[in-house]
Amino acid sequence: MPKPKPRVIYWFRTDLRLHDSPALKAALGLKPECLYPIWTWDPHYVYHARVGPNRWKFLLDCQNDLSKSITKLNSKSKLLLIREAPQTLFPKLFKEWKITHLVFEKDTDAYARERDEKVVELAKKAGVEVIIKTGRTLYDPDELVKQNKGKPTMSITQVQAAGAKIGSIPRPIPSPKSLPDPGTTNLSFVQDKPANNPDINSTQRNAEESSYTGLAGPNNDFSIPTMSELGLKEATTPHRGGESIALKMLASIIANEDYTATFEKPKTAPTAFDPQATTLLSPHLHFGSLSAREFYWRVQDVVTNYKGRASQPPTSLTGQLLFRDMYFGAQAALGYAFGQTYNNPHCRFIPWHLPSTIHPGSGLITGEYQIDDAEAEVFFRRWKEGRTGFPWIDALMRQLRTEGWIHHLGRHAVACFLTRGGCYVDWERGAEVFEEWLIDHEAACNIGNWQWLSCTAFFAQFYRCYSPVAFPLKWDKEGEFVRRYVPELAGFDNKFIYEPWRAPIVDQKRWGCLVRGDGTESAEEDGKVKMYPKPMFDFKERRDVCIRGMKNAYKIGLHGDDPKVLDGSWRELFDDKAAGPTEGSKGPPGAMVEEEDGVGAGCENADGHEEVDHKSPPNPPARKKGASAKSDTKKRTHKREASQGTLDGIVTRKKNKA
DNA sequence: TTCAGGGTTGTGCAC
DNA sequence: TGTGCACAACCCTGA
Repeated sequence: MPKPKPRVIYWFRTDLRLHDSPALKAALGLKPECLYPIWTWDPHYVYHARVGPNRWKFLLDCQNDLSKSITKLNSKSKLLLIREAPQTLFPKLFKEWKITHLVFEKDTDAYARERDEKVVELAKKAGVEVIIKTGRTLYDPDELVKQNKGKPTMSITQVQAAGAKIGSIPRPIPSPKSLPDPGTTNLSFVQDKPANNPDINSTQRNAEESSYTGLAGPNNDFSIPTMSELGLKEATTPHRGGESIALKMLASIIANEDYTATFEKPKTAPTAFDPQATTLLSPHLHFGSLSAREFYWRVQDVVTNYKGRASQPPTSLTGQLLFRDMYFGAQAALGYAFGQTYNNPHCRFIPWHLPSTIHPGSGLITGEYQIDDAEAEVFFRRWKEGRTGFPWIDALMRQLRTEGWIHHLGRHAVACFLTRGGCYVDWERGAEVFEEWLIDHEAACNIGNWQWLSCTAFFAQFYRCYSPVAFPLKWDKEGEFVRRYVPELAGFDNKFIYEPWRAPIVDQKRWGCLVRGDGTESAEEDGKVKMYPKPMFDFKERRDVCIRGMKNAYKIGLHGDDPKVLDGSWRELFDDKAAGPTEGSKGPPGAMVEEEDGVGAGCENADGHEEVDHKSPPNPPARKKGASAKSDTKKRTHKREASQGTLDGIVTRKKNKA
């Protein structure tokens, strides 16, 4: 009896493309009788990760574009959106569609690993063969770690050395010319509707989320959900997703040989907009609408043939991709611990303000944080809402919120400002905001960059501090970037554009904007004159406080896995007057602060601060000098459950203590 | 074991 | 307008 022809599911995840897909090539290599291109509507992304409307929009763009491209190759085919968690869906789907093979691209994100392990186990039980290929990064992150003596890749030289041992980066694979038909798409089984608790993304919606109404969608046609079906607020980003756009953008970059071959990241202006100074391909790399290897080799070929002097890694374009691989290698080796200080052997312990709450069972951060200091909470809110009173910082945060993208050096500026160079607030708070707002949010890179900028890992020269005045001045003396994103200040003279509080009142009036208050007052209160807040602190003063705090923490030299960090007794080593929550000699795990009313007490509706609403909620009162940090302690319902990957609420996360 | 040199992307001043 | 250096001082790598 002849062997039946394979019936294959190709499971799309972070590889929303047809070009350069080793996994798709493997699927087609099976010469299947039918190929089902599917996307499982993972409740993690819908409910449990922090995903703002702009990134949602980008994802839906990518899916729609991919689906069209599939249909172009086979009019009977398209991307089949199935509205259920992969962990419950697959066993039923395997049976219903008589599947013989499941093929997908490897994903080393902490959650993705767990999800995929579970799916592989289910496939094995169902007698389905699983094929997994690497294609998301230049190198397989696990292989990179292996060649780095089993350790996380913490520097670019380590990546280059380990990469050299692995061998050359694979050349990209062309897109397929045709695709097999899908088989019958009947779904006779019952949908397991996923739980929507916790629904972290509720703040992203202004209508009911209804994407789980039926396995194949509202019209039973496997359609890609719409923003309104998801109940999401309007997306405001001008940036669009999809493989077609990504390849066009790449082609236009490659066509400019000088730009491609001589690109040096530190020399690109963070103040440039329309057009920006860098490629803006990062969101496409995130969703896989552009292959990193395609990008690498298209650039490398230009560099090889370039007649002039080409730039080199790490500052060159290919160097940027090596940094991406470095962070993937660090994450691959450390798993969930990579995304937090607590229990992370490679992350320096600094007693930042607003520390994360640690789940006592798993040792993982819960997504909630402790307000150890009311002033720090005010700093954090004003930072997030773009009303610090420092125009450079506020312009960046407003660009981030509305457009979902800011230049890499802009990210440096705001990250340094929030952590070691201003507010002394935990880097995990900043990483959460970026996670919510960035359209190119890549867990590994976001976490790694926040650790870099806060000098807790990867980088240690904490005395190199970005000034919110001097740094932008280097790039944009006229303050055009500020005028674009902080229009209240559009009329200000160049001399005061980064320090508007120094302008004489008479000039402020003449230029149509008064510098006063904290940014919560309505602009109309003064007739036609607009208002811009006063700076929330004296930068030089805060910089000195922060550097002293950092110096002290470095001297004490704890890392996230130190027993004193794990049990809270690190306090014995820090002076009560040091920056951060340092009072007393012992406390709960990590940098958490003891709660007056015990675990679980406190503010239930704290998510109100997620809203950028200058009228509400009011800022908490500043802490009186000498008052106990305890008295200000509140538990926030600020959830970030499993934000490092795409965790599904149905599957319980492994304990991280092993 | 020690120590010089380098580390993608600081600031402020002198020349 | 650009370059070089002090500032105060971190870690890691390799000789």
